[in-house]
Amino acid sequence: MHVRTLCLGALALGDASGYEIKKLFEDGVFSHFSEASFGSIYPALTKLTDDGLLTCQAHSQEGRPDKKVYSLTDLGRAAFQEALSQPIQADKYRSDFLFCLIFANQMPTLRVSEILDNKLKELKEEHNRIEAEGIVPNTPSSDLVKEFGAHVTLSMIEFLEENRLRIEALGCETGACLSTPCEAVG
Amino acid sequence: MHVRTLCLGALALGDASGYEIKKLFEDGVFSHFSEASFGSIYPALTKLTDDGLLTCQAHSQEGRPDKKVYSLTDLGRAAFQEALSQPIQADKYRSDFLFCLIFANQMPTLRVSEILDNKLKELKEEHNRIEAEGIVPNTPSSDLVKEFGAHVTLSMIEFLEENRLRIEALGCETGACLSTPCEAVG
DNA sequence: AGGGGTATATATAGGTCTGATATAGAATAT
DNA sequence: ATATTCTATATCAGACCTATATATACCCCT
Repeated sequence: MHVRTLCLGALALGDASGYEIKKLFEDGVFSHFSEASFGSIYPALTKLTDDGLLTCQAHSQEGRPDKKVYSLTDLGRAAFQEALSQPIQADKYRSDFLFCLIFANQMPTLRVSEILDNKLKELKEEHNRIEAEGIVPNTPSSDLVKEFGAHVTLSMIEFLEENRLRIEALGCETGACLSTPCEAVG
Repeated sequence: MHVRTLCLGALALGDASGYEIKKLFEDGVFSHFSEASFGSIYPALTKLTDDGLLTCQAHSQEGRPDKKVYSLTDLGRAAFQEALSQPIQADKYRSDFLFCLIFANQMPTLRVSEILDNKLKELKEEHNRIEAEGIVPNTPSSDLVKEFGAHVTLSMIEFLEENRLRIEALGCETGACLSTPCEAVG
């Protein structure tokens, strides 16, 4: 899904500036399953406005740059509806943590414990963020999506805690793996 | 994590061609938490070879293009060790499915059922793939990572099945949402 | 026998996106 | 007082994915 479509969706929740859209992806409703950078949001908004899918109204502010508030046009609303009716791309899950775990036999046990603790900490923070946050909008849809996120995050935490000993046992004994790297395959 | 590092990791499991590395990300050990395309793998292998982290031996084959088999050099092995000792980037989870669900109130109920069924089908296939496959290598590490994947996938399936009715209830009544789009926010 | 599909195998152009950086005043913290 | 964070927009280099090009072999169906 293109950043242009993500922006259309963000604006379907209400008018917003580029900065505010970015916050939706950083701390808001979209934060645990979607992302977009300034470098893609700003050009996307310009393009969408040029194509007549958005209108832009500059609110002049004291001291700060003009706040450009974007709104969906009827054309934009229709384009988003169209996007929602398209086939949905498969989810993508990227984990450098799991990638590194594959090579745990080349790490000192201490390092394995460290990355495991970091991952658990990260997951617990994420879980708290999802449950605690007073994210707007608070619709039945966003509640469900948040519950999904909390459920999955908790499931990861459970797995890692239940298998802590097995995971730590994957590491080499101190230092040994550096001098004689264990081959994973013959 | 750069594709170059991913390639180093793939080759730490044994010598391989670009095509074989791609398969590791498509069907192999890395498939459910990492990805890389030909368009990034081939340039990465060239760059790594130029930098002395890999050596390349061309195996001539009848009919097919030469198979270029890459191997880690000592420098490459060290570079990968170095990469494993770096701080690990946070996991990334992208889901167009969840993004679309936020807008379920703008979809006909039938469409909501459809995307839910598709997602469940996709998840069950993924779960079977992880459990069934005779992925090589079959190390304690890769077993653990596979179990993690199976556990999380199952947890998603459970959530969606338990909440099927609630999710379907998010949709609009037939067609109504197209003529008068429900505003998610005032 | 021939057409279509899949698998092997490398390579690149085009478009998209991230990450870093620049700018600049306000508010908050130390 | 000073430093950091927040608001707010913008751009560019580098990284990456998608689609395509090029070849050949093998299998299935008709």
